Amino acid sequence: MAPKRKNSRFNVLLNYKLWLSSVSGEDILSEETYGLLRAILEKGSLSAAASKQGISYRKAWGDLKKAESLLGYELTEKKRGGREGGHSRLTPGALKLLEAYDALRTKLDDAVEEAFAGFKKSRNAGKSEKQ
Amino acid sequence: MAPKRKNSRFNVLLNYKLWLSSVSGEDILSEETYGLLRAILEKGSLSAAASKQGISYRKAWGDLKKAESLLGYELTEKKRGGREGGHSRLTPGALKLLEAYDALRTKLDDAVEEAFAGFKKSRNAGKSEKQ
DNA sequence: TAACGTTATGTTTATTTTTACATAATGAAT
DNA sequence: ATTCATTATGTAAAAATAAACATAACGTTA
Repeated sequence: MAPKRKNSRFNVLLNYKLWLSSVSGEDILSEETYGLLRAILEKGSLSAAASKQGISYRKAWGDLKKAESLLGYELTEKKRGGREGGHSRLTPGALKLLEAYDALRTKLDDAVEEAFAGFKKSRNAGKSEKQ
Repeated sequence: MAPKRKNSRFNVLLNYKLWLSSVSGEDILSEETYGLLRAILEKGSLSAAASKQGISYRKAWGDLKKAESLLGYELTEKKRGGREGGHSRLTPGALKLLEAYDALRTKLDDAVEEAFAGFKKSRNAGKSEKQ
């Protein structure tokens, strides 16, 4: 393979995860559930969203139910039966939540990027030292 | 434990976790391993650090070994035998890593706090609506 | 040299999390 | 009335993760 000029010292990535929890410590909205809601928005059904996210319907349903129960309001309007079998659509509350979460992510992305630049710098400072 | 921030209006906390990974996606340094290193620094031994963190020695040892292997350098200088049975001490590289990680956390804490203020505001904006 | 507390590591057991399976209810369209 | 794809939910099986257990090596000190 052609030599890459990427700082070979730094094939290290900084990752972060955000989530909302109740005061008692239970997860309300994780990165995964956020993704599930986005998938529901796109697909219009929980089952399609679950398979898009690569998780079982059973888990998706449980995660969603838990989030709704802890938040105290519905995230989806569910319908059973009919031509298409049914559907799941996001409620206005869910849309608002996604929007707020997105804004959070955008701000944090910037902050992480900036902080990581400083991190790399400080790590490189010790580059010539023996460890 | 990841820092939490309480939203008194909604009884919701914002949590975040940082971790370093390799480009191939493997975890190098998680919040937990960071805590383990801190505990080693404080206690001077891996076994004491493990019990302080409430995890088994076996797991602590495995986590540490994995981090070292992925980073490509030793995080601890280990010693077996002797009066105290042995010890584990952080290498200069590990100390530098902790320092850099701390700086990262400090910056991110600020950013999260600021972003969460915006989040609360945007959530509160829709408070009176039916959901 | 015997003892002690630690690192080191393989193996087994337990716990937790996720998936798989099963089965019912729904309601529009055929 | 039957079909169909979905929601809904309980339960069993499987997979992933962590703890427990079992040894061994080590080196200082009594």
